[in-house]
Amino acid sequence: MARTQGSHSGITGPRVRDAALKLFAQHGYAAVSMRQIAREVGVQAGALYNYTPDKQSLLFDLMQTHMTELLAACADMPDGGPPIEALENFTSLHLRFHSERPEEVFIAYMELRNLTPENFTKIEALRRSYEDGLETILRSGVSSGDFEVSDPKIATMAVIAMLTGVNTWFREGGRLSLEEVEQIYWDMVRKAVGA
Amino acid sequence: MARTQGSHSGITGPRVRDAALKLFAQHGYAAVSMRQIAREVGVQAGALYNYTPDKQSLLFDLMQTHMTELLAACADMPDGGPPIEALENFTSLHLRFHSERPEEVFIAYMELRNLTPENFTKIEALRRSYEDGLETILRSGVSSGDFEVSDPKIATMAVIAMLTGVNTWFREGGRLSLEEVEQIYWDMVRKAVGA
DNA sequence: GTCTATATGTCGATAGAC
DNA sequence: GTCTATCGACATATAGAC
Repeated sequence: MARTQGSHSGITGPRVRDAALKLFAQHGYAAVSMRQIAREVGVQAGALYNYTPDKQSLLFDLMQTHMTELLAACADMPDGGPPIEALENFTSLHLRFHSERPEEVFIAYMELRNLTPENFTKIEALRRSYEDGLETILRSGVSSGDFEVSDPKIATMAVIAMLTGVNTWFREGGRLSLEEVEQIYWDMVRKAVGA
Repeated sequence: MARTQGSHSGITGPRVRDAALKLFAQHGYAAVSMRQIAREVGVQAGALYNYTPDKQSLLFDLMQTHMTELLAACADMPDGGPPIEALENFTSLHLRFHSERPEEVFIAYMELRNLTPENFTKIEALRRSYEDGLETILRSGVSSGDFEVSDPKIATMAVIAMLTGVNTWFREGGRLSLEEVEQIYWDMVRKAVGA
């Protein structure tokens, strides 16, 4: 099957996405130019516009894909078990999912203000949906008497902030394995909610 | 005392600082131009260079001042008491200090990568010093048998992340007062470290 | 101390050849 | 699909008049 020389449809697209992911995470959306992204991919700047209508869409797609995959992973969790198991599953999922995608996570938290208002609203809704998942677990644990939480909404924010903070220091091959980190954090989360 | 018309030494300087603080926090360092800062202050762009050698120094000064004031506030804390009191003092100080300075806190966490390597090293050292303060408290509590913490360094990062996360949602005049928030977080911190 | 004007360079995005 | 070339706007920082 002959191909037009220089044609890389289906391969250059993902490379543009990967380059944007890497560079946005490293230097920040506003500090990265389309020319930098093109250089990373190995094409000229003009060629990028075959794969994205503009720079903003590049950012939005990265964030939307990330949040959608996170919510899909949540939906795959077993449910129906006792609240303490649901909370342990949530903790484990959050730590694993986030540690596997440090660049996506970094962008999702740091570049919210560089989204257009319309795009911000969409991403914010996805994030809120994720938080609601944890809040539901905490409320069910309070109802069943398994948890001692005075304010489930605050506890939700506190637990997510604590878990997401792992990304600021955790590196594979460091002092602790991910499994050890999971154990330590689950211990703190469990105690913090009085379980 | 006659003054040269247009001379505002001692007043324009702080206004430049305040404008940079506000705009960097709102849009991000890389996205803010010197012209925007000048417009906010009410002068032309060229006049800014009477108060700062360049844009980078504006950012560095904001972060350095913030971290230095944080460490000074820590140094003013009473010490010598039992670990649980030291931890409660730390929690209270962190929440109050950070809630009073949302813009400085935001910049200190978001703009680290926009510092030159030399400036980054200096700010990083100040941040590390702050973390060491909490770690020392946790270790002393473990030694005295007041805390149950398997890894003081991880617990330090977890507590700071949890507390700093308050800034992402807390607004004065909202559902909860700062005092209520302090109470809820102290309860979670206390339980998380097994005190 | 602030102004206007400018040097020098980069930006996002597009047009048209191949 | 990628290239070169370019438009118009904007960036940081400086020079020199007042």
